[in-house]
Amino acid sequence: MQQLEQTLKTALQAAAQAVFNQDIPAASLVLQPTRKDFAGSFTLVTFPLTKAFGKGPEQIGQALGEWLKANEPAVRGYNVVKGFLNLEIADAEWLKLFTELAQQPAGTPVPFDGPKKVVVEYSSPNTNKPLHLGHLRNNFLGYSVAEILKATGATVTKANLVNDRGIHICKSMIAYQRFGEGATPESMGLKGDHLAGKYYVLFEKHYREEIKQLEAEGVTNEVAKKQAPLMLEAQQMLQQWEAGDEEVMALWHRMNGWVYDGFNATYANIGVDFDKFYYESGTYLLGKERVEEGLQKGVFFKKENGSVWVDLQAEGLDEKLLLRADGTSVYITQDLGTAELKYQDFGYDSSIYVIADEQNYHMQVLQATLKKLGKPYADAIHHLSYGMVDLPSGKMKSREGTVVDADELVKEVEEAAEAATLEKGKTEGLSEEELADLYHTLGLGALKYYLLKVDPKKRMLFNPAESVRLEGDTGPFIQYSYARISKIRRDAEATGVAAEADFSQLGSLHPAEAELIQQLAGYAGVVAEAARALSPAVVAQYAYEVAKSYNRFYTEVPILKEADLVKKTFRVALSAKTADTIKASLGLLGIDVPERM
RNA sequence: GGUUGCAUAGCUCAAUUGGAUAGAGCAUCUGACUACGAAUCAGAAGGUUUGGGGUUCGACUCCCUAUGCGACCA
Repeated sequence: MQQLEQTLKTALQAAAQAVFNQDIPAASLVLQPTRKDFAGSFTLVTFPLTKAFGKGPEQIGQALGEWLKANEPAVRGYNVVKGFLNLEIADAEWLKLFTELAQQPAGTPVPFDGPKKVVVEYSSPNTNKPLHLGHLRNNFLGYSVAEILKATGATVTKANLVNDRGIHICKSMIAYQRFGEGATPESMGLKGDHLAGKYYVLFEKHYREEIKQLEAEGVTNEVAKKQAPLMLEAQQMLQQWEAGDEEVMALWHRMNGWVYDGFNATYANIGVDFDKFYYESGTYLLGKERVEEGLQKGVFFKKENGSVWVDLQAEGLDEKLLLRADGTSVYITQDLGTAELKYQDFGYDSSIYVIADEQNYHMQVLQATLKKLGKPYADAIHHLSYGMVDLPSGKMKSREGTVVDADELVKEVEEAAEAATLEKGKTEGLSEEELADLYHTLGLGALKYYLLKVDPKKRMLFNPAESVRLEGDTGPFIQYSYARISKIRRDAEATGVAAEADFSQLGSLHPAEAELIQQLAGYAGVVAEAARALSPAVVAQYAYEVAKSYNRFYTEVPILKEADLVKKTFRVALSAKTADTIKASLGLLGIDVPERM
């Protein structure tokens, strides 16, 4: 594709030289795919050339088009609409392009001028409650971005920074001590993360009651929040934890162990993985060292009460607390430690943080603070800031019980996929296990595509009914195209249609064939663009467009029913390449493809 | 109060980064299975791109302004 575009650009430069005696830099040639409603495959926008050439845009288009048609074999014809020169490409050129594509093995790195060593940190859950819908967008984004960068040939480490310490964990622990009665995941028949989450909710419930009680006694809300016995206990426990109190540590290990079991089950189920786990409990001390370093360098300062701050007003930010007066750390303390640890471990040239956009300010502060410390990796930090997921009823709030649980949601989409599959009745002969796999593949395909097709930067609305849809602009729509091609491949193989052949005697191409080839050739450019923008949505859209182009091709031209053997073979090969491209694209999104559905 | 993001068809999202007549899906209406798989395809209808101003040959895109919604920082 790049090559074809390059050929056209070079030819256009030659044309400008020959017809107008003008030297034009390749960069000033605006060449783009032609819009569907017009004839042709590539379009040159001629408006920008009018000044230099001293001619009207249409005149320029006509002259350049005429020259290309006469002198450039790749150009079969042209038409000019206003300031747009539409170039029609010769069939031989498409065939050449397809032959090259078909020979390219799957997994060939996509050319991309970007980072070579990348750490993608994503998921990063708190260990006091199970994963929810918001985490799913995070996990799918992080996994996909990592896969996209890998496809450009970069070495990528997927990292998960587990937020395993802090006041919120203590809340679950306090509630368990009080109300747990020795319950375990086994005794309750509950996943460990759900069990811990249960006690977190219990804490919040009783804590609210205590506040109400205090308020009734005439204490202001603000004071009540601080003086409620449960909160005091939780804070005391946090200090005991930092002091290494044996009993507290034992409980902490026990409950976190349950939660990790639960998380690992969920990760395996949704098909995301990690190369490296970091734990806040293992990085906050290093963070404290960095704070000390900053004090010594004089870039941080201490307030009268002993708390440590950094002044970022010159950077357009505020003063920021780095260490509390009592010496306990805050979020950013451990972030300083983790950033350093990751750099020591992997020496990245890009460190991507997949974190919701509510943390935009925090991430700016982190980067500015690392710069103050003079850290070489400060500039490599990149916040992949994604929008929150809203529900039709409004924002998700765990305290109000309006969260959508990840495990339950996955189950629901699988059930929807099962219902639809049974209704279609095309899966005769599949075993129970194969069917379960299929429902999983389809359900997750629907969910992942639904969450990834939206531009990450944008806040999105989660509509439960739409997330399990299997028709139209959905994952299963694309998976269906793949499954249909799989059938063709099986039948072709059974009837002995060769996978490879010489297509030089093919004759003319059907427009749907040319369009499909152009579409397939765009894969590398799409992946590069997705890597640049860190946007799986670019890939999702592409996969959908490929599936649509194929479906059009499928209805318009016969494949296995084609009598001409060369044509038949070519169309089978074109179908196969389409299937491979779909598989690769969806693979970058973490979506599997079924051979049958 | 300060900083910042967003606003496109009834709904959910696109728009090749300043290019053509702003495109898809859902929902609505119409047509195509005795057919290589209809989870599909073909078509109809649906828009003052929140309002107003500006820059440009050309604006959903850039600038100013008003309104609405959100996030963050005291």
